[in-house]
Amino acid sequence: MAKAKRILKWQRDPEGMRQRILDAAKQEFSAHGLAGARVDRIAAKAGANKRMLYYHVGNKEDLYLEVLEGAYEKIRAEERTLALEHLDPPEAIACLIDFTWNYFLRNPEFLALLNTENLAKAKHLKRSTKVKSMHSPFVEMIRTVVTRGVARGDFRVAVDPVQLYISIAALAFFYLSNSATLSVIFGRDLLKKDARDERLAHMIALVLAALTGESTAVFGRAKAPARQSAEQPVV
Amino acid sequence: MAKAKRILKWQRDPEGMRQRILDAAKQEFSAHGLAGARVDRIAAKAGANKRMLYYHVGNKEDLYLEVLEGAYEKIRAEERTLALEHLDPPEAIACLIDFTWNYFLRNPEFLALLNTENLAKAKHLKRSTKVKSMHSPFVEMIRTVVTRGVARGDFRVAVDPVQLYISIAALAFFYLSNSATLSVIFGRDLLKKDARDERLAHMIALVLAALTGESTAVFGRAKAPARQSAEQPVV
DNA sequence: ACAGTATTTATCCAACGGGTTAATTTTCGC
DNA sequence: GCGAAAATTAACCCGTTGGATAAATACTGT
Repeated sequence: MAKAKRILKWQRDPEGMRQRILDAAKQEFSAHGLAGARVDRIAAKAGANKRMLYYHVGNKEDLYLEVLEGAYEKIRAEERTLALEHLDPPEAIACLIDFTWNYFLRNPEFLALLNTENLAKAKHLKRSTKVKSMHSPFVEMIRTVVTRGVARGDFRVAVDPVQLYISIAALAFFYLSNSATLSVIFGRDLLKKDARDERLAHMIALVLAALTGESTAVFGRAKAPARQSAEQPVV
Repeated sequence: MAKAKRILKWQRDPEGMRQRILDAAKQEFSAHGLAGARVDRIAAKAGANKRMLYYHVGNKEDLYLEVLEGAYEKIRAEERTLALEHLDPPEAIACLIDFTWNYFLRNPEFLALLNTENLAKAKHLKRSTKVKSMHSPFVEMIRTVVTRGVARGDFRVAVDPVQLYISIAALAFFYLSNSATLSVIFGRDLLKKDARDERLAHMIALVLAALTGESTAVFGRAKAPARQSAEQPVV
């Protein structure tokens, strides 16, 4: 009785389905923003029916908030894996910059989601107790590293850890988030390998030069590939 | 025959109307993004009929591109008014940062529009020969200032002007564009006067410390109000 | 094997939103 | 004054979209 009916109609997999929906939603929201996202496209991408979104998560805004929360959870989790205690303070800062840069590079949807949420004036984030309780470990990491660096004489000055945290994020975020327009303005591809390497080196050099007061020593420690051209600027 | 009819129907004002439409569109697009913007709202805000948008400018995307081009024109025009030639190099850099910061602060729609355009992967900008021909004078300004600063001994190192330009924009842009989410994350208002002053001081100190190698001298020149509290971090 | 529940599918719909059509009013050249 | 062109209005069109309903199908414990 090989009825063409018995060919595997569908299986149940609530958790899998939920995850596929959230993944699809993340793609959609980061590609088109909140208003530009289409519920039908999310369903299609998740290999599901539109009704499933409402069944498993809720309406469009619920879906969006869940995606946003997930994005914060993910970066916070990765941030926590960074161990800087046993590094020299300058190395630790370089490591932090390197991580931030590469995280943003690997997770462009995160940048887009943050921009979308800021367009909404953080309306959804404000309602999320979940995200508000997820503090980045970086501020405290920076605080201890800077204290240690000043004590050891590596750094000349005390820095407000919050300001430095924001500045490091800023240097990486802006470049990557705005790479499309900047590439048009400057008439060259800012995302190609060479340009990316150059940017990472610049960011590390800039911040370490400001902190240590030395510009040469910095480069021996930077994780970015050393530039060999004699003409290349240092910062 | 005092018919209530004769009470001033409407006057013609094509240019005025066009401008009101573009202003309204700028507000709408920067507040809601391209997909979130509503043509009817733009019309209403412009005190016009929806048909007028199509008559005077074109469809939604045409309208959006015109707004974007206008925004670039405006910042480029203001940038050109900045005269740095007769300033000491460190002062010149501080001045540049100060301008950038205050321009972004005064023109939040510009930030939002850039984010919107980057969400669209600069699709519209690529088609705009107008914007592509509008180069920022800042890159060349930075180049000459840095050259001069290195020659005079003010600066220790050569910096790639493009990287520095991007970094300065980044430090200001990210803070302001993301102030909504950052304010939630940090649990305090990043846009209040004190916070803004602190940020400007930090940005100037960071960049000048990296360039000059001195952190104390920097502050005498920064345009931001001097901090008096002994505990305050320097960078 | 069967009842009950969890999960999924197939349609439907009312509101919305960009865009258009056609009529109306003002202005301007002559 | 007058007719044509420019500017403006009101009303409509129709595909899209978020969301809802109800029926079908798979799994679970008993």
